[in-house]
Amino acid sequence: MKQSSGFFPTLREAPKEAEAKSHVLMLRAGLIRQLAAGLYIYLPLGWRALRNVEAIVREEMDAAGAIEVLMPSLQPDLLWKQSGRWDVMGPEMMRLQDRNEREFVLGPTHEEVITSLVASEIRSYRDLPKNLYQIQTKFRDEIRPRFGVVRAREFIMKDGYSFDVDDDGAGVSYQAMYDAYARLFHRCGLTAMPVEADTGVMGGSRSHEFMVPAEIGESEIVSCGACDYRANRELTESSAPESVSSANALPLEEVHTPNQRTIEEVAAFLKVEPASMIKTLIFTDGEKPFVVLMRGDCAVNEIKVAKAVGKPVELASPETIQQVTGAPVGFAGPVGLTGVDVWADLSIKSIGVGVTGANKADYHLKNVAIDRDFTVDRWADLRLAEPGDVCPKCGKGTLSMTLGIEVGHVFVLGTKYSTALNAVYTDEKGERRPMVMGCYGIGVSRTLAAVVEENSDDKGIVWPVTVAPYHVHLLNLSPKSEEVTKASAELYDGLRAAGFSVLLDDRDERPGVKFNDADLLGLPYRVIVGEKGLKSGQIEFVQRKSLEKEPIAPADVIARVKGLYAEELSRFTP
RNA sequence: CGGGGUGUAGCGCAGCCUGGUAGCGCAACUGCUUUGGGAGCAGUGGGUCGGAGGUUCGAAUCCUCUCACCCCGACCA
Repeated sequence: MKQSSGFFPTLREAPKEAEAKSHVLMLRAGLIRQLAAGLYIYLPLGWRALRNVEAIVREEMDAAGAIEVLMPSLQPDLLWKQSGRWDVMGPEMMRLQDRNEREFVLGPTHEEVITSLVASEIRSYRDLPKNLYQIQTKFRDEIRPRFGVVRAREFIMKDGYSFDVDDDGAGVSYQAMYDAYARLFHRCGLTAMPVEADTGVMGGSRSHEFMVPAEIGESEIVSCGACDYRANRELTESSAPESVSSANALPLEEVHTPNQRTIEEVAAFLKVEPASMIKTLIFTDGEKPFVVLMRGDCAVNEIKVAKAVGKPVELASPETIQQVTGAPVGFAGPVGLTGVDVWADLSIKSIGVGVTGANKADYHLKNVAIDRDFTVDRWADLRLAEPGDVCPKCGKGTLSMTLGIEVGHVFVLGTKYSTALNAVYTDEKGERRPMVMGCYGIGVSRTLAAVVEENSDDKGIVWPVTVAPYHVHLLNLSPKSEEVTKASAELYDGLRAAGFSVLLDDRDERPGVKFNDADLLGLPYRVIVGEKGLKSGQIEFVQRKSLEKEPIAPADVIARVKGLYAEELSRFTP
């Protein structure tokens, strides 16, 4: 492709709306342009790179036995009402009506559609297992679109769904996808690490997220320094601390704590450690409020709470808190609370005798003893893991935390959707049973952003050969010179005949402009044809990675590119 | 949804406080020179100052409303 006749707009300065490295580079290099918040146009370079990612995904999915289909983005309300998610999904799901006021959804995902398809087409164990996938546009009205294509409202996703006869079969399907994901992210030039992940309130037994470490990552990954434990912080377990006896507690004492509301304020005011305070949080599960007790120096993991309760939960409003505790926010405590369930984190057992709110404005209680002064209805691990915690798996190492971009998620779903949408089969004995499902997602457009995020330097993108929109950037430094143009054309044809995609910079621009644009675009191999060198039969070859220039004879260019390409490709192929 | 910020030429910005009819750099266009790391000189074109309403003789500037985009938060009592 000739740069002069294509559509390759570059930006000299970074647009002010972009902050993330990948966002800035994708805008500047002319991969994308923003249409509105969370909506992006893919320009030719971005679209080519995106299609390369898609091709890798397809190859690996097909190789793993998955079958490609394409489902509509627009979906009827009925399926969502059947699965129960019409009500669960909330405003994140884009809803609209047709001219007859029938309700539709712009699909945020496709479990409902695929399950109804399979339900109507597959009836026998003989037809199972099946693994179907698609690469398609998804819509989610994100609470806050961010970082360009990393969190968009319309984005491209590979979503796959497996249907098996039983849990064992689902495990096999799951593992095949897990392995395919590891291969395919590696091929994209990403260090994507699988991390144990939350299966959500919906249930499901196994789940891993594939995370690319990045500054702008929105997920917190916890990993052990001593063993191979890696997990999303959301689901990292906390081991129970040792219990401390409260047998010798002094009598309960009310203390005046005017305007001291937070743990820090009260701890400082009463000169006690936050670790000896009982933090009292009022949650609601949508129907009724309940209480969660947490040691003052620890944070509550809301996901763990939701799992323990079995429903989505949120912190209660100040009004509800007033109702439950009889006091304004900041003075809640478990002593004397009635009519609500009291959950307590295991860490509470290590307090023994503590300090907590008195359920009365501007008062706290000292010498609070567990069992003597209040009772706990249920104990559970509800604590948010912190860096420095002891590893819950090996018990030896300590945990550290990094941020990651979630590029893929594999999931054993179980029978939730097959039951709701009647995807059942008849087994060998003639019994009807629900299929056991798995689902497997890849944020394809986000993966592209992750590739840029991970592969760049201060001058621009440094594409891995597998995803690069073109293999070779051929710079004709003197388009007005017949010899240079002729030599460039020959190289262009030769490289293409050898199977490489080539971007030919034939623009009437100064060399400096071309060099800077080439650095920005970041194509792996650069061939520079200039007037001076050509006179002595020499041109120049540059690898984008190193930016080191090597003189080369035109006749040797193809062999050089071939050699490097083969070498590099082998590095990206597991 | 809450808080903060920004909207002025294609891009990046100044002007706003203290009202007087819009400017800088880059880009674009023309000419000449230049041609291996974002050229020089000379010239040209381009702006509903996000939108609506108001105050005023007069509004980019002050006031009200509104829209868009960005950032932080939407979990700790």
